[in-house]
Amino acid sequence: MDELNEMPTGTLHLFRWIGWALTKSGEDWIRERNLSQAQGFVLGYLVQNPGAIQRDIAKVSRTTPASVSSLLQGLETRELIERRSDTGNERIKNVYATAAGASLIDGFEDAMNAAEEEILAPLDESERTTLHTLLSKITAQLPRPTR
Amino acid sequence: MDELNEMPTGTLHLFRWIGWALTKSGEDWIRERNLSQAQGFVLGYLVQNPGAIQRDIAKVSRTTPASVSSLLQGLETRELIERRSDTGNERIKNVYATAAGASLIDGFEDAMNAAEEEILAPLDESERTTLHTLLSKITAQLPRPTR
DNA sequence: TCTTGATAGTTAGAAGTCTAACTGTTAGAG
DNA sequence: CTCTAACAGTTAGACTTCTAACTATCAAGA
Repeated sequence: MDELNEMPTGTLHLFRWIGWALTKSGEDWIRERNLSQAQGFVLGYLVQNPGAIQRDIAKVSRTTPASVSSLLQGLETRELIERRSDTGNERIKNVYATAAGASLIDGFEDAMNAAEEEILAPLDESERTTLHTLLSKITAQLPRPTR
Repeated sequence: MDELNEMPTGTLHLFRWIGWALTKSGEDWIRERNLSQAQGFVLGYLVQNPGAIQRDIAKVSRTTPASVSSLLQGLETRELIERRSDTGNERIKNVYATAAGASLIDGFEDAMNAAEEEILAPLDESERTTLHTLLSKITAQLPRPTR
């Protein structure tokens, strides 16, 4: 549910359209595992950044420490993550995905790659190259996604 | 919060990246009006489809009638929408955006168009044409977004 | 008429997420 | 050493959203 609705005609609309198809795949994949988008994101982040602290998680997921606290509470009771203080610093908690947590989202990347192949199917090799070049030119000017 | 995280390199990743920038604009715009994504979507849909019934709203927003019922309840207490039975059929309720509801999301399209111009800025006219052609070719094979 | 099935929508309860206010810890200045 | 401010995280309460079970209405046939 990303934006309001209209007839897709302009380039912007085409982007939204394709983006919709992409994220729908990811959404469904995550939902099947009984995770919210936010939970899936954080779990993925933790697999790639073991021991991250909650304040940083809040930053990359564009939310508040309070929300992260609640979110982790949910993941913790399901034993998908664990929190402990590695450093001597008592007020810092390092968060880790458990084996169960990591394996739950294992395969997401593969699923998304499969979705890509399906979406790009109508284009031949040279068209794909052109597309990639144009998109790179755009993203070069864009802020990097922080989440 | 649309998907997990990785280094954007493939074409798919560039799409997600651009999509991220796009939806972030829309998201922020909607959030400033104290609406959730879902609420913003439904309100927009109602402006364009006055008198829609809840079952249809559920369909286009890919959710359940129960969720729509709750969602509309929230919008109704804020007097952004209203429900009444136009037809003689008592079990069908037609939903309308109020003037306040319509004006709340008025301007969304303009805001998104402004975002488009900014995002496409790095491309010249002929590059934009090429991009548009390629994207059209892709979307021709894609299911239309139902929300 | 009366029953049955399908349809439209609501309610209850659980879980997620947000804001605001809070506790506890650390680092530095004096 | 102690006070204070900044920091990391939690809690409380409101709201949203989900699933499952429910009510109410309509249509159609026996």
